[in-house]
Amino acid sequence: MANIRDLAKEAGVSVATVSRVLNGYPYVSEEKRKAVWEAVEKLNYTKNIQAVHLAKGKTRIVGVMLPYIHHPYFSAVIEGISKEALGCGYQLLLFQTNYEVKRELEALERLRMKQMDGLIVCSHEADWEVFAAYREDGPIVLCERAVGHDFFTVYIDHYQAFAQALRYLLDKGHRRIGYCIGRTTGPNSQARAAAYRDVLGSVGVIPQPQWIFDGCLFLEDGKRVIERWMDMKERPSALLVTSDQVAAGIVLHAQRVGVHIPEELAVIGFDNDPLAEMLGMTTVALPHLALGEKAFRLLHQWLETGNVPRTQEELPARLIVRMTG
Amino acid sequence: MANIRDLAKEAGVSVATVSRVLNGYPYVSEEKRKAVWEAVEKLNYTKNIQAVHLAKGKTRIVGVMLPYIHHPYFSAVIEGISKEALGCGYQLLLFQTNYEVKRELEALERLRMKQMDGLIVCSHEADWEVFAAYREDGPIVLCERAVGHDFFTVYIDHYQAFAQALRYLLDKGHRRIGYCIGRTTGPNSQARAAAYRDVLGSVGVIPQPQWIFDGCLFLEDGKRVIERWMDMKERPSALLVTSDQVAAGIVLHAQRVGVHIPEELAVIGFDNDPLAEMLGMTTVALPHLALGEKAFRLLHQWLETGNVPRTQEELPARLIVRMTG
DNA sequence: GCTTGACTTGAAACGCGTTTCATCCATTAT
DNA sequence: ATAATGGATGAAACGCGTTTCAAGTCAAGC
Repeated sequence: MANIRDLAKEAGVSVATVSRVLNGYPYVSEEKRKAVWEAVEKLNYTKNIQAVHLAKGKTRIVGVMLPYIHHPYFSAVIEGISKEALGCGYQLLLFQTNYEVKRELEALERLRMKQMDGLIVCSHEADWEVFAAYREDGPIVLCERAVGHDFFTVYIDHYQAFAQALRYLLDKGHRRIGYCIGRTTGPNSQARAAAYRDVLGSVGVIPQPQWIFDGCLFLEDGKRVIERWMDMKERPSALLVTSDQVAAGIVLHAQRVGVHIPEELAVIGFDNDPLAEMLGMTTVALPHLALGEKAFRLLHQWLETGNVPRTQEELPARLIVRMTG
Repeated sequence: MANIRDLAKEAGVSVATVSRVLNGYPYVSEEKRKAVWEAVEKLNYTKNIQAVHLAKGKTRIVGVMLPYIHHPYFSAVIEGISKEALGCGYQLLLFQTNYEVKRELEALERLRMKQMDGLIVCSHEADWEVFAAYREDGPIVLCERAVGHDFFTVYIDHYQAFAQALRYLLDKGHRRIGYCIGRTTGPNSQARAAAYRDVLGSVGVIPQPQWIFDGCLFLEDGKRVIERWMDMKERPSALLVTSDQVAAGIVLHAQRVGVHIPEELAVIGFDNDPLAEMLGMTTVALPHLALGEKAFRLLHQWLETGNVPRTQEELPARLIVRMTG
């Protein structure tokens, strides 16, 4: 495969001139410009992008770290990132971690190695300290709140979102309130746990540990929740469900087994997935797409200008009352 | 940032020796090995991966071309690809095309530029000839059938899948059968259209063009379908819906507006999404995850060995009869 | 006529790890 | 004792585009 030196020889110019032509720089005579393009044609030349990356020290690639892809939450976030990246001519390199610290470290190492210009962390497992250690190696934007660390972040205010829904349930008279969550670690989960404690505590209700359903990620997990719920001696009268997929699973399975929603069990989902609307589910709308978009925009601005105005941006959530809670 | 030459100086050895140590090659004395690692430590050295890519002419990156990410079908396929890639130490570079030919060309150009070692095309818009023109530039694996082209492909036999469902409906006595599809172009869609023509033709039923619902991709599109269906003078008695999401939308909205499924309208979805099970939907199970996995494995084998045994692999679909059709 | 500035152009260095090839030493085999 | 062999090591070339710097040309300005 021809390289830029072959081109130079063919066109009878220097490599510098070839580079100028290829990159559309001024100060090249029309005839040489033409000669170069003809050589490109003749030798069927294409740039080796790796050489460009090496020479420029930039790649216009950003890494995206996330646990899974096939999940409505994360695929919405990537979609948002991707949409923006496309518009700016950036490419996305995926780092699926399955929430394994080892894999998260791999992604960070890649940042060090200059494989990409920056990294967006959609969700993580490792301690923030680990991420902080790579701060010098390239811009990192987080999609989760990192209290006590001055990372650049865009995040959904899950405390507020959770608190909002909880207060709504309290106002409706619920006192036995549980919740379903994907995992218990992670800042988002902790924020929700804090809201749960705080809000229930404020009215003197003691949270019941067995009313917290862990590992709720997908639709089918909703079925499990209903089954466990039915087995309980003391059942919660309302559930906050941190994913509409799971909430939908709950609502649909409840229907099947004859559990009345919301009379026997009120359900409030999160996300405002189209499914929530379709099922008439009360839900807290979370701006996932916007989260991805903003995360990318922040990173982009950082990359282009070297600094950014604000380091944290909080995206609001809003309760949409429909019929299940 | 230190480079390999700095390391060599620091450790008092040649760059070749440094490279040997860094890559774990034999024939380096223990003392020099130690000296190099100490220099690595001292200078806080990390490889520049771009330089490695350039020098090796390989990247261990594969590109994934797909129209959208936030869609159950595609996110399942990437998940499959990602899972396998992770195991083999490959990375994924995303090319979201929105089905724009321009973007597809960009991805192909990147392959030419050696940004990645190979490309997996999940779905496309451009003519196969366009892809064929890049055959010399790197391995391309397709996830759609490409009749008349000897690409390396793994695909779901949509003709058979569609035909299977249609015959089932015919057996149940349906004669007014329509279908909902994401888009009408593309090999998958054409295969389905052919099956539709052939199977209905075989029993002398004339397909009605207005019973083909285009642009059905997401849950909410199901609502539109029901609305249009209700407006029809002559209504189909059964619908094949090429996505369980849309089928679910149809079933759920039908429920809301009092259309009886399957009495008034039989619905057969595709994918066997968890949602289908949850809703008791008859559906044709499509192995999306396996498709992604196999596509990657094929590409991987190609990359590692330089040739592959079979160029096409057809994945079967199977009808799962539940309650909606 | 001479300076100045705009325009052209190319040699060479640079970014950085990999790999080949030649060299040199110390053993073994003959 | 000598040749052959295995091990260790470095110089230099290689992959390839970008960028800097010096130099040369030519027309406008004084």
